[in-house]
Amino acid sequence: MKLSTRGRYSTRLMLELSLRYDTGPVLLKDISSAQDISLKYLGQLIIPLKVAGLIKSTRGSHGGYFLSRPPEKIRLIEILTAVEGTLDIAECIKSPEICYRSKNCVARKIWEKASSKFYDVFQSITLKDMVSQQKKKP
Amino acid sequence: MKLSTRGRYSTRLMLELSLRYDTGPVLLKDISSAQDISLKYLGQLIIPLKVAGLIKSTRGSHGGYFLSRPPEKIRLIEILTAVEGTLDIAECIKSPEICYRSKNCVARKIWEKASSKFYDVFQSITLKDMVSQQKKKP
DNA sequence: ATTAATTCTATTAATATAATAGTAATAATA
DNA sequence: TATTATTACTATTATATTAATAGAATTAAT
Repeated sequence: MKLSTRGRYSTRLMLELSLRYDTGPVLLKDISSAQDISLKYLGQLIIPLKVAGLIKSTRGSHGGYFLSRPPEKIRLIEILTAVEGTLDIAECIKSPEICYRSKNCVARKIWEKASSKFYDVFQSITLKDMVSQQKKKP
Repeated sequence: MKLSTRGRYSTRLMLELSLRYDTGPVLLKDISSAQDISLKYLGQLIIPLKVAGLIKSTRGSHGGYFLSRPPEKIRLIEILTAVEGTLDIAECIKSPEICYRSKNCVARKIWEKASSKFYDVFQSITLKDMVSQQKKKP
């Protein structure tokens, strides 16, 4: 039950953008070297974040990426759902029709409960929280 | 961030054993048809549950499987960790050495927090709870 | 025009999951 | 002791997903 690198890298990507918030557009190249993640791979991960409206970009020379809202207005849940689609731990939660047992399935109820706890955790954390915590430690 | 079928099927397997607790050894074949899971696949899943001491078995004719403790003494967390190994959502939680960033990584702290919520949920549920819930609905 | 960046699309590599199949070992019983 | 019904073990295959690489196209500034 691992979070994929997609989710983890995207979070670090967004953290990096937060650390450099209001310093102008940030180069993907710089995020890549600061976070030690392949430039090309970042190039893919960043698309859904743009689509979700979490970041904006300008192309060409002097271009780059920047948050479309301040870090305190962006929650981790938004980042993760943008790149992962959902945080449900079982398919049947959102799509009960995939299993004929769904209607009376005790297990399903439990997967639902666990998933919702997950949402709570990620809902409760903003990028600003992450920045603050980062700045505490040198 | 899905729970694998391993985890989901094993839970249903154990639920089935709970429903038939103290009716003598249960045939894997019966679990298979009651839960609609491949007999052969169940045969694999059940091994780690035995290794973890959650169930016992007798071989040969009139053999089968049975819980080694009553359903109220078995928690979901035990089942899931038996078959999944761990519920940590990132590798670096248990093995910080795999990433040089671990020591000061803010993201890692968050994955840790989320994982621990997960443990809480699954720790709080016993097989008896599942049986009770099942019996409520016809 | 040139340069430096994002964007798009395709491909490959690696890994993990899910499932199937066949054989061996064991225990009861007729 | 032969037969039957079961678990236990081992190997293989199929499928899907994840992770990553590569290259060309587009855009904006100078």
